[in-house]
Amino acid sequence: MNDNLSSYLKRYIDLTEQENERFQSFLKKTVLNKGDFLLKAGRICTARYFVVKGCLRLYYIDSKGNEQIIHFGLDNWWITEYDSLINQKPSNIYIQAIENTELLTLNQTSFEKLTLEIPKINTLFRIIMEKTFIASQRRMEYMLSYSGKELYQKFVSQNPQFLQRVPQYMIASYLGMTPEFYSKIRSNSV
Amino acid sequence: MNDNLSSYLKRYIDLTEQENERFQSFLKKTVLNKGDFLLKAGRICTARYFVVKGCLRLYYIDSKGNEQIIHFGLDNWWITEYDSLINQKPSNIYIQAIENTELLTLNQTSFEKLTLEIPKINTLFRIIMEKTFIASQRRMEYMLSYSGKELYQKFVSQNPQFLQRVPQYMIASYLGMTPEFYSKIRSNSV
DNA sequence: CGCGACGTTGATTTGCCTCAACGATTGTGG
DNA sequence: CCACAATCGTTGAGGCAAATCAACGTCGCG
Repeated sequence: MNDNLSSYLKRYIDLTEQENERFQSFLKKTVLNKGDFLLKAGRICTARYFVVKGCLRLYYIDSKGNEQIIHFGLDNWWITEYDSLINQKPSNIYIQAIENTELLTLNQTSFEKLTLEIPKINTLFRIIMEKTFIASQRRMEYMLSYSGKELYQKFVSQNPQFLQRVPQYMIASYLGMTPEFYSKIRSNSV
Repeated sequence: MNDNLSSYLKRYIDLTEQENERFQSFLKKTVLNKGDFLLKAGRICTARYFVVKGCLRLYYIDSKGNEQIIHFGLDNWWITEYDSLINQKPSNIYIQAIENTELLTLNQTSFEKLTLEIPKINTLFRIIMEKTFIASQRRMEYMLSYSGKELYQKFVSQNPQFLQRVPQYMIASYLGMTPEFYSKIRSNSV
């Protein structure tokens, strides 16, 4: 039983003690070292992951060969690649640990059993999905509306914890700019 | 009973005839004229909408005063503004009919009753949410990876039906460019 | 008819990229 | 423990994609 997860769940649905235990009995603890991959392009994603502790990046390689970071996964977030998971098709996405990371894995067959057994779990994952979507839509609005410098300033003020944990070139990629330009923004030369 | 909706539902969940009828009894038919608003910034979004026939645009006004189109809603799509609906907060989004449009409205209190009564409905909306998210993530990848001209070409080949129905300046906005630049791409002068 | 909405075209500007060179730091094998 | 490479960040010069601004053409409609 993981307490982080239990209190996470409480925020969204009411589970009895038995249901909570039953839920968590389907989860498998996974440990990744910095640099390890949870998913590589070409593979089919088979699970949803709850990050207990650590940090992941979700990225793809675009047609020009650049790594584009879409998303970070930190402590107490669920992360997965939905297009591959839902449609059972090869991923174009990589998910990689950028710190030593501890995860709980809920694979798709367990997920399906679980939602039949405890229908409330559907509600949980609907809510997670909604929150994920809202965040993604807000990010899109930011990218469309703000200059590089504005994006940087907003990111820094809203996510100070990242700066300590994530190398600059990854933040640059997440913000949709080159590391060089990111550096120039930081040094105020732009 | 709406047949478009019935066959839409069949694609995602198994409902008995009674459940289908019960579901649809919660829906309210709404008709909008071209130009009418389903939601305006500052209001709280209270429902999910199924577009039976017509076309909507979902957009916001950015800090420079430009309309930025995030999404179109066409026949047989669900549309809503999740951030406002889920978090019950004032929307920064407008949803407007760009053709005369016929909708089915599922308001949030009905939605909540419905999911209690027929838990499978949670699955339905989880799936809709997943599909919406996947589309949004793919769009983000496109915007980050491709030039204006490439975006235009992909859009045209994947959505030829839009060109007949939607004015150019809206497509330009959806693709994240100015109408002037869009026009230059079309005339091949860029 | 005349006005407003929409689209086009050209001149100019600009935000960001590319490329290249060069520090600083980390880690690794001899 | 040092040498060396790899990784990461910085800085500058030059270039390009797309925005801005402005003028003008066209169409549909009150």
